[in-house]
Amino acid sequence: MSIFSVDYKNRKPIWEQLTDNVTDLVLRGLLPLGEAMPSVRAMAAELGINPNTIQKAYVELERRGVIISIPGRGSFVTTDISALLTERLESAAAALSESARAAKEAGIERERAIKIIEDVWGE
Amino acid sequence: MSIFSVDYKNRKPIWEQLTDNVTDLVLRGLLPLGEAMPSVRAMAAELGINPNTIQKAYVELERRGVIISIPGRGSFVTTDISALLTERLESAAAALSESARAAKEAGIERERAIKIIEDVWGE
Amino acid sequence: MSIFSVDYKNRKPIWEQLTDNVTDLVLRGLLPLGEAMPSVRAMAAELGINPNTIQKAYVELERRGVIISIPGRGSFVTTDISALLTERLESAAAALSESARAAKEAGIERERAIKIIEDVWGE
Amino acid sequence: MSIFSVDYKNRKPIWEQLTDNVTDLVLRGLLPLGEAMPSVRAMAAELGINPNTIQKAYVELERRGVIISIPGRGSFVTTDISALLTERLESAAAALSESARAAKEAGIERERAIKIIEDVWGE
DNA sequence: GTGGTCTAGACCACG
DNA sequence: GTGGTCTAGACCACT
Repeated sequence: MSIFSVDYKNRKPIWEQLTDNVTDLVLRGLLPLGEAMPSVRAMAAELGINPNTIQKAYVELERRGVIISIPGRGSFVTTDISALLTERLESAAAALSESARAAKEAGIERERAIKIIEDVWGE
Repeated sequence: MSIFSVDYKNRKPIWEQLTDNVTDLVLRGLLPLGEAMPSVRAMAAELGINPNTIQKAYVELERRGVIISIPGRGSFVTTDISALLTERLESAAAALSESARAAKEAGIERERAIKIIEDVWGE
Repeated sequence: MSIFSVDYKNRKPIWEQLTDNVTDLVLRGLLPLGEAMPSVRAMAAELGINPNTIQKAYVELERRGVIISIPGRGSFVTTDISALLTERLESAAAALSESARAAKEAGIERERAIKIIEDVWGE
Repeated sequence: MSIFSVDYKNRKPIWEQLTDNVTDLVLRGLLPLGEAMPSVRAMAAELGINPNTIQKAYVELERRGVIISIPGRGSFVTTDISALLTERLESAAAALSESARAAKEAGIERERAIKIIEDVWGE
């Protein structure tokens, strides 16, 4: 059983599932920084997916700064995730603000919103 | 200038833009309850959009309970929006809870989250 | 004869030649802002290139903010190139600074460097 | 710690990193003229790199006139670097001119370009 | 018709 | 062996 996973039945594109999956694994420290990633072909074989699809995921992962791919040598987990972490922090804050605005628009009371927040942080 | 609007350069499907637009207009009381909606063909001409796309939006609007289509008579705004309102309220609450969970996962502090909420309700 | 061009013999990837070509055309005002781009298939037929390759170029163009692609509707030149312009300005300044540093390292005199600059701006 | 260095995680081909590295060392006088270079196999062992890759770098270095390989004897640093120096000088001047042209095209003012030059020479 | 995803298989430079 | 490019052809939702 691999730590990488994709769900064929999911409507989200496979390449996107994989990029999200790998990004999450890196951010949670489950993929050691600087470590070699499985080769495109190896990952394709492991997941039973076409190499081109894996390639697309790897390109996106490199664009996000999660991995570095070097022709002829392989792909490696980035050694610096600080930018990744702050980026995720800020986008999460923006998303929270956005859904709060929608909630207010829908008629949710200030008190109920705060209660929702406290419930989540109290979990 | 129509009260209905779709943005051709927006990535959201046009039928979805229209359903959201109409739902919003109804919930905000800008479309009188029980009123007749423009016919599919009239709406298509008004917005310069393929009638099939309008048809798809109308089907979705009926499914959501925003309008009622009567064969041979036309489409009418629903006369009871209470279900619609509570539905929107609950889905907004769920969405808020969900993005709060993501924010917590991303490392946002409880205090910052509450501040975001208060900022929104204070706007 | 099309305004779009790629050179099969060039070592630069075709998709990259096309993205650079289109970016240049947009920045020089030869492609009207907001205008519809040729469809992926049309461009592929026009240039005698596989649609997947064109698709790759269009994805990159969208990432750069040069065009906007909308499924089912088509691709359109962006309506706002200000970000594009400032970005090009800054990257050109950085490149100039970089090659100046290399020139200094290679032993070029300050006076000769300034002469090179003045020659170029005097052309 | 060797004076030769390659970065396995750099995108530049390793053979090219090595040729640039050696050329630079020679031009800066850090590799005595006429001195014997490490054998291909020794260099490969020292850097932990495939001998084929080192071989490719050595061939390129000889083509550039940085080293001279004598079959059965080994490779030696060239004894005359004047051609190398002028070549580097001219190519740096050409590169500077080229990036100046690009900067002008991007809309950089003559004054800003000159300021960039002066900043670099003033460092 | 449109863009987007995916598969299958080929070729390249690099190692 | 590696990643990257390209072709050919299929299917999808949206218009």
